Amino acid sequence: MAKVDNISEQEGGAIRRRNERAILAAAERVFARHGYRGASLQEIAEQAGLPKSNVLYYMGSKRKLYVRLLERMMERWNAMLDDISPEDDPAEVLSAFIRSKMQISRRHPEGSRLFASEILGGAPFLQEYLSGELRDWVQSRAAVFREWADRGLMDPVDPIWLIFLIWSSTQHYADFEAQVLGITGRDALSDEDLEKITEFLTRVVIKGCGVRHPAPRAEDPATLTER
Amino acid sequence: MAKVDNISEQEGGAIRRRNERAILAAAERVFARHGYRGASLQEIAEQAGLPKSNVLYYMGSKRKLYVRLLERMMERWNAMLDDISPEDDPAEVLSAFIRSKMQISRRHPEGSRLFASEILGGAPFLQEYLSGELRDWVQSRAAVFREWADRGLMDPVDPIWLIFLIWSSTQHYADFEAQVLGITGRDALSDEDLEKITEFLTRVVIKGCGVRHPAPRAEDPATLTER
DNA sequence: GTCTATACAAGGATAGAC
DNA sequence: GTCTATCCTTGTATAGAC
Repeated sequence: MAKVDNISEQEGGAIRRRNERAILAAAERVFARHGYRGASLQEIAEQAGLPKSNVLYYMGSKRKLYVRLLERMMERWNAMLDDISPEDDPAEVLSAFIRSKMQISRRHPEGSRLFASEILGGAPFLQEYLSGELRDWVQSRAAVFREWADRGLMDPVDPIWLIFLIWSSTQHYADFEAQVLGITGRDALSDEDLEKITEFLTRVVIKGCGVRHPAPRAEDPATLTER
Repeated sequence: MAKVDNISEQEGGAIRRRNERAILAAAERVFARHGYRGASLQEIAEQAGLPKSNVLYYMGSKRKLYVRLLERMMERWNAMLDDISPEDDPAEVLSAFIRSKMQISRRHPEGSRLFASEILGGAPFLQEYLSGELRDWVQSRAAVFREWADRGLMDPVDPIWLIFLIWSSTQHYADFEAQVLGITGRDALSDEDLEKITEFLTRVVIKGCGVRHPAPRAEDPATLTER
């Protein structure tokens, strides 16, 4: 089983890794643009600079390739889903939440559109993820938001609708990029634009939900030294 | 040229209108779900209860059918785009704006998803509409919002980002319906849910943008009689 | 006016040459 | 390990039977 004619053998050779990366990048673009059915292996292969059958050789099938891309996007997503507790400062948490969502949209617009396309089509591949893992995540954050509201740190808004508000308003700049650019008349949004938008959304959400700073607690040394 | 064997002859017979309606309804669903390329005339025909070639017979081509659906959605859209002036009450205008957007999402979810799919794919058919007609519309509303800010009726937020915020957060319930249902664990959102969401979004936007009621003007009789 | 039959390209996937 | 040739299905579109 040992093959000595290939130096970097871990997880397939270096050429394999390079080709796989090229295929994944191209496939993300094409799937994002045309959806699962509308995307063709032909186009993916062309954009990856490989013959059509190599895509299948490396990825097995169109379906496997698509699922792999979805999973990769979910991982990026999860990497930013830090835990929060009722002890945290609501304004800081919401601000960080909005900022990280904007950064994902900025860094992975095709991934965001791929996900959007999947949901738009009724989420045939992601249904159990949505009603399982993601639902649990949302419910746990919602519980924290509710406790903040109970403690008077923010208005008693429904946390679920708040989370959807943040998701939709941030993803919009990746998913509806074509519309944003058409209406603003630009080639692309600059980093400064995105900073401005982030500040705008943060401001509206925090002010709109009546978020207040928590009173510093005497029993918390960290809070005391900071002031 | 006169044909007397058909009673309701205006714009084609009654059967024709019925078939066209069935095709348009089916096509909207299928295009919304799979995108332009991913949609097949086969599936559209099946859902319309007609043989495949009748779809082409009535609509000419896949492309024409798609364009016709987009135009129909733009018309529904335009029907709700009432004019506003700097004299209007900002809170009322924003509230009505959010409400009408939510109603379109509610009444035409497939149309909303069709539009979303078109934008997601880079808006190949709608580019000039976005950077022309729609851009002008947005700029004119933005001017009104700016004047409100200048007159101290709301915070000086960028009107363009505000419009995108309203669009994205309302459309989300049509476009990402699969996600919303998965996370909330329901079959469908009720009218009461949508009323709650509308109130929530209105509240956050108005409060978040610091919208204030305009001072009643002495020279305006209508305002005086109302108080 | 409406549907069946068919043309012809493009799709995903596999077998086998290199 | 990589690419060419090929199979079979499905797609859009049209011609012609009913």
